[in-house]
Amino acid sequence: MINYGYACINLELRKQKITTNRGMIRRTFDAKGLPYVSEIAIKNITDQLKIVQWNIENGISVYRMSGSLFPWMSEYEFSELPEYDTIKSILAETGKLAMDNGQRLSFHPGQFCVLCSPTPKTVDNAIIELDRHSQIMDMMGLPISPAAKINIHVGGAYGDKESALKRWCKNFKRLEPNTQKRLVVENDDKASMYSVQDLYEGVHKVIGIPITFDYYHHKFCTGGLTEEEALKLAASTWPKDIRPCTHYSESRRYEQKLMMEQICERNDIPFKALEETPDEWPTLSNHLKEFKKTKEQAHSDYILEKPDCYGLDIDCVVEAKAKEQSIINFIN
DNA sequence: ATAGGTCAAGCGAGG
DNA sequence: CCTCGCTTGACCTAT
Repeated sequence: MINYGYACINLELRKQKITTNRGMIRRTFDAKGLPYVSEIAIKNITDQLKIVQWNIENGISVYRMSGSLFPWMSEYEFSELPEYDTIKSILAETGKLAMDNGQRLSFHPGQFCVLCSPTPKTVDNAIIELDRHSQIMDMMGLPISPAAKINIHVGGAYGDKESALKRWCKNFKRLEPNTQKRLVVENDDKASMYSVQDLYEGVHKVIGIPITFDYYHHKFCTGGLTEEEALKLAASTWPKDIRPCTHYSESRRYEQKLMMEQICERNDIPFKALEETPDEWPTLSNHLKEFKKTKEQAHSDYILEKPDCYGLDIDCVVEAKAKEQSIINFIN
């Protein structure tokens, strides 16, 4: 059985200006300082509470929180914010509401969190950033386990995956204890990067943390395993009492191609003819141009299929541009 | 009010 | 060298 979820943005609520991504550029941060950060953060976490409520009301139990709740959060301690008490109380209320209603909340910090970077400063930044994410979860009273996961990628290979993995595991020890207990690692979408197999050998066996299986990434980096094998290997790394978490998305190119084919069919244009003389159909040729620019790894707006859980009980964050709209019609 | 230029951080792929 | 894609476009200024 699969519990479906989505990431960060709720399109329905965004129409009402409910969003958790408010931020500021460096210049504004320098000019206005922590009082303004505090103000923005309170707006973000207040809206996050509304999203959690919406999820409960709409039968969605898996949600990835935005990593942009607190602008520039690596630059200060939360306790320095002028409205720290208010912040703590909103977060605690959100966490309690989530826990009372069987919600699973997680984070997916940015691509800048590279624990294996050869640049010491980059590693320092990654550690602060990850610890901050964990501290937010602490303020929310979320589990100190991968039930409240903080998910990242290894982040770099540098032409030598083995030593990068060693650095990653070594630097892992520098994280705060609660961060270590929540951190999980995800397979990559490039053949040169880290497959589930790589992560199993190089991370799970060494430091014991679980692997998030990303279905779509696996297609680009199988490590010699089938989807079923990779999912089951990843699932085996989770504690027995915690549902393995997965990510699912589909190809934007496939979706674009499908759309072009449908337009072609409706207008009696052979698809081949479009490719040969696109200028005859300006609208379609724009679609074709967009299609050609799209990378293989880009995500679709919606998903057309459901992931196969091969009989396992798992949670699955659907990464589609249409967010909650992409899953709302087939939960349960 | 909206459009357009701009904006912290890392990495790898493709042009 | 540049741009894109990835966790998630949003901020700010000029018009």
